[in-house]
Amino acid sequence: MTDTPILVAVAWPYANAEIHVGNLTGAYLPADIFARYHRLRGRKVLMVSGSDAHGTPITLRADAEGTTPYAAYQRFHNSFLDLFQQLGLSYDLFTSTHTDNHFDISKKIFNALKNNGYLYTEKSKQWYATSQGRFLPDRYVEGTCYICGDNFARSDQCDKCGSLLEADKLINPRSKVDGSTPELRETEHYYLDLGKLQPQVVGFLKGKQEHLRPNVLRQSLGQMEAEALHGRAITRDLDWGIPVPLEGWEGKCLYVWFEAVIGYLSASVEYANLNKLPADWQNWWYEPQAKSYYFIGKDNIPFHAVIWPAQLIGCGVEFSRLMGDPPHTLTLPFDVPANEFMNLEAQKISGSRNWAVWGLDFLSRYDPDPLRYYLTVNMPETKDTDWNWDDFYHRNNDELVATWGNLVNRVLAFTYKHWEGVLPDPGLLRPTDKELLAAVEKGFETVAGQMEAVHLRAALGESMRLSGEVNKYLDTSAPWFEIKTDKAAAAKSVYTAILAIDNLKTMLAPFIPFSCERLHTFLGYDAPLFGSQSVESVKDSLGEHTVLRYDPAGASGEWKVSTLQPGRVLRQPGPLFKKLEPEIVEQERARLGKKD
RNA sequence: UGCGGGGUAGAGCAGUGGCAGCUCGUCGGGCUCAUAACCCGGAGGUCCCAAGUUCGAAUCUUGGCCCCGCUACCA
Repeated sequence: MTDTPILVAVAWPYANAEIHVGNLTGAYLPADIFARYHRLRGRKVLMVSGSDAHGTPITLRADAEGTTPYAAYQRFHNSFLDLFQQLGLSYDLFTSTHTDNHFDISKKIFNALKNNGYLYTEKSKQWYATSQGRFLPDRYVEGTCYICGDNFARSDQCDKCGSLLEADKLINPRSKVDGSTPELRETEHYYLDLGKLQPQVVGFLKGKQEHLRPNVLRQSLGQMEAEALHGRAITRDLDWGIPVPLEGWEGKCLYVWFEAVIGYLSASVEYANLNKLPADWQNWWYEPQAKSYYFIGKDNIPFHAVIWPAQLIGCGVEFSRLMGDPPHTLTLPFDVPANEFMNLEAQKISGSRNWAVWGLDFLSRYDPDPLRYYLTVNMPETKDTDWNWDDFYHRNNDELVATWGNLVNRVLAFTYKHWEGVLPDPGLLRPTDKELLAAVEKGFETVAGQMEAVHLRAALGESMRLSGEVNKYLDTSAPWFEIKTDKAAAAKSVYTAILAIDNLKTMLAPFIPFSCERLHTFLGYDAPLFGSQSVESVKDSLGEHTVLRYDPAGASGEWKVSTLQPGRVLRQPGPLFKKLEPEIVEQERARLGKKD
């Protein structure tokens, strides 16, 4: 199955806020680990995402800052690229929804659905702010609840008494943006006919009950069994976004939930074009054997397990026709490994209260691999987890440094010192040596099994357990004792341990790539395990957008048993990780909840 | 009010019918190559409570208590 194309589709961050550890562990990091693993397996991997640039929140933020939506989105977009590069999130392409290409593909999807009869129009009343000359989403309009009299009810529901409200009965409505009085105006929108698509979506999900996670099934199939799908509006009265591609619909845009998910497809197309292989994207979208994995947070499950499949199903072969290609349906999601949420010190992460650990801020004080390690052992794969600074401190010092980092350091330092930096010839290996190597090599199957099932915590746990096995082996063979009486025996021990470490390096590389690359050089390799990341600028009629890319050229990592030979010249080793001081726990906790 | 998740050793978790496990911490021992790291052993649990099903339940059923999240154009 080496040739199975793997699409790693990653949630699109909304360009309205910085990225915190909950976002990272929820979707971006597991996607990267999964993509790196498959690259080591030699599979044709495409990992794509981008900034979600459109929507009312961004226009309002821009207004508040006296800038344009374009500038507001670009600021966050560029900070995302900075973070992803520093953390080694190896997107083959991280782009944006504000591109000619994405506009074009989105319009084609819209037209494909329309041509196939899955769109309809309907009129409704929406709040209109005369002061700003634009429509406002319900959550930006508040007033007095006509049921309980609370003064701060949203126009669609009252948080005080919990009632769902009818917008036109709200007393003294006012805009949350500027306090002005909005009015209800009739407007017309396009709807996606989910009711008509439901049988096909149910069929799609039922075929995947075996491997979809329970949380995903619950919020998709389970939800549909409880309540049938109804049409959803896919356009909005907005000017910042993708214009509805029809005459007479000026001033209306495709709504973000409809448009942003199309980014997985459009980013694939952009990737192919940037590489001057314009048909390359079809490997992941037209080929039946391709597998696509959508890494998202639990808040996104209905969009990816129900609505996006409905959009793809609804396109039929019409999208390929609009692209000028032979008839093809589009590849449906193979898996949607959605994670739950990560809390922070037992409280929900909240950007507005600054109750968060921000990615870039963290990396200004710590290295990326400790973050990747902690976020993986603590990944909310089956339920909510908690970021706890004391726990971070201990996991770093007592697990990452003590078990794995120390193993590498003790073996390499000892070998480098006593054999002049050359891997000694072990001669014939002893039974205990062979047993240790066999145990570690088995990891290429067991760890792979966990990876394929997207059980990343378990995969990392197994790799770390094997590191412990090597430590035990060393304690028994005790090369530091052997070398005093029988240097040949000591050579067998260190050779065995170094081969084991070289194997573990491969298994751990998807999780902690930076330190594994470094270890890779200590072991005398010249070509890196992975390729390189770079940022470049792309110009089109909408302006300019920066993209993050991954270039696999030069990558030499392979998911296979080490073939290090005796006589190999090693490089001067050093500690892979830093021990943390206990003081950081209180220092970091003191930062929480403070605004600077 | 409704829906969902959860209550297992000091902490964090795994475990969905068959002698209660893992990591960290703790106590004792070993080693000294290594970032006082590594290895071995011990202590420590009424598996929230109650009733029930069963030869047998942490694991299934029912009732109760407690904690958390969500309740939908906050993508």
